[in-house]
Amino acid sequence: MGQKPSIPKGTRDFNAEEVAKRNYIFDTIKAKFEVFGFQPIETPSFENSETLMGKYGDEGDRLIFKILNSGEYLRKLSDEEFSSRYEKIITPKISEKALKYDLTVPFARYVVQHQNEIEFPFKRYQIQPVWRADRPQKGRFREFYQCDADVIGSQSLFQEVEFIQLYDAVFNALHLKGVTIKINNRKVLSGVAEVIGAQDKLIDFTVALDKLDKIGEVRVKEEMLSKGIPKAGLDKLQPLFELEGDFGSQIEQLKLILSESKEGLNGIEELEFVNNAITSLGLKSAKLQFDVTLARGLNYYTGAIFEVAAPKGVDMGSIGGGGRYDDLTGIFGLKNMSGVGISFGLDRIYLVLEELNLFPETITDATKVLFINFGETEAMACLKAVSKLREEGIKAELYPDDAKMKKQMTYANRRNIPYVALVGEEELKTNSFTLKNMETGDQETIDIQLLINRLK
RNA sequence: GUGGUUGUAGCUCAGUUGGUUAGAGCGCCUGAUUGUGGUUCAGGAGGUCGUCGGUUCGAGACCGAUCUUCCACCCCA
Repeated sequence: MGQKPSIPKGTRDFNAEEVAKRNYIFDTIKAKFEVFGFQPIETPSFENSETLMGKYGDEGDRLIFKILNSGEYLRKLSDEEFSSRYEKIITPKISEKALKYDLTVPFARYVVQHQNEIEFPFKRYQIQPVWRADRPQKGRFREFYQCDADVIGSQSLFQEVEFIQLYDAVFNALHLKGVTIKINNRKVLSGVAEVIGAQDKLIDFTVALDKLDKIGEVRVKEEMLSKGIPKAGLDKLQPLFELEGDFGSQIEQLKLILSESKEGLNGIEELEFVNNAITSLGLKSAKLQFDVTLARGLNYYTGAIFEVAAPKGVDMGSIGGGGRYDDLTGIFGLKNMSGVGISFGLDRIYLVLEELNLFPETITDATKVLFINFGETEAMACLKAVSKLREEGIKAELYPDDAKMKKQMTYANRRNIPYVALVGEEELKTNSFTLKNMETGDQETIDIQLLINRLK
């Protein structure tokens, strides 16, 4: 003992106020998920390693927390394996479980495993922590919550439309105005890659393109060249860097670039459909924006790609993301199941609401009245009153020790308890209570019924 | 995983070119006030200077390692 206790980096403790604020966000998201018809499921904190490994690319594999096997796991290694010092060989032998990295892949596993019990299209939501062995920085933690809603088993683009409405509904309910829902389509990106002769380098191409607003046109082109994308292709790409205007006109310009790509044009049609629907349905406070550089996201997105940016002026990475994946469950053996889903980053939304001061004032619903303890006899009388108040749904408590009054008052003060009730010798005789308003300092001596009325 | 940054009292931070007993503000505790908190006044407690090792007659300060914080890259919520 004696050493200073600590928690692993990238993790946090939450105090009562923080928990209340987090619950406020959880409850808001959950309520909207439910009115949109999603049902909750939960999956384990950890999965079999093979369920997760290889699903997020090499980078993802690196960031997955592996759980060491129990028992004498080292003895099962051959001398040859042990002396190889090669993680890819040794890790699977000594670790067969891993903490989940996101909610989507475990969801796909769930769907495949329970396919006979599920009615399709299956709409589920899931609010659970996930873990990434990442290096922490602003808005990046090693343990954080994701709030996901997905539909699987429908190819309808109305799902995309509804998810945009869902984003809008949640952020509106949180009073977070001015968020931008960015949308793009994998087919468009794929089409562009085709046109510039880089079909086989789609990922490199999109990763570079995604950095446009961060590192600028020149460096994006440099990165593309260094990844082996032909110079001639880059010249064809030029119009892409010069897209202008609103959703509709950017789409028109893109059509010209993609005129020779069937897949690209198909992506354009999807974007148009979604945009037209949203335009006619309207959004409460969010903005839908086409962003051809939006390419983040996991390798499995096949159609729409979403990302939500915090309002201008707030320096925060994306606070939500999602997209369509035509064959997510294919890797687990269930073919032809198209899914689309979105995710809310709770911890980042928290930071944004905090920065913009958007949490409601009355979020912590603490004790309403503290009974001062004057000794055993008085305390018993107080507990009777406390019980009655509690039956009326009033949050009431008795100070457990007959400590000095100053100490008890200070305690009430520190905890922001708005009322203090005093029952001493005098009150005992007359069966009454002295109720003090801690804010104004006013106090009055009243009976139990009046006490209830005052505190209700 | 790469590069940088940070760590001194419960909190926010001073601490000179390396030199006696490491400071401040706020907070905390006690009393002024034995049935009244938040104001005021008086007094008090509290630090192995992140940790381990090194240089030096001497280290909070210099060097190394490690942990932690924050930031950038990578990637992402």
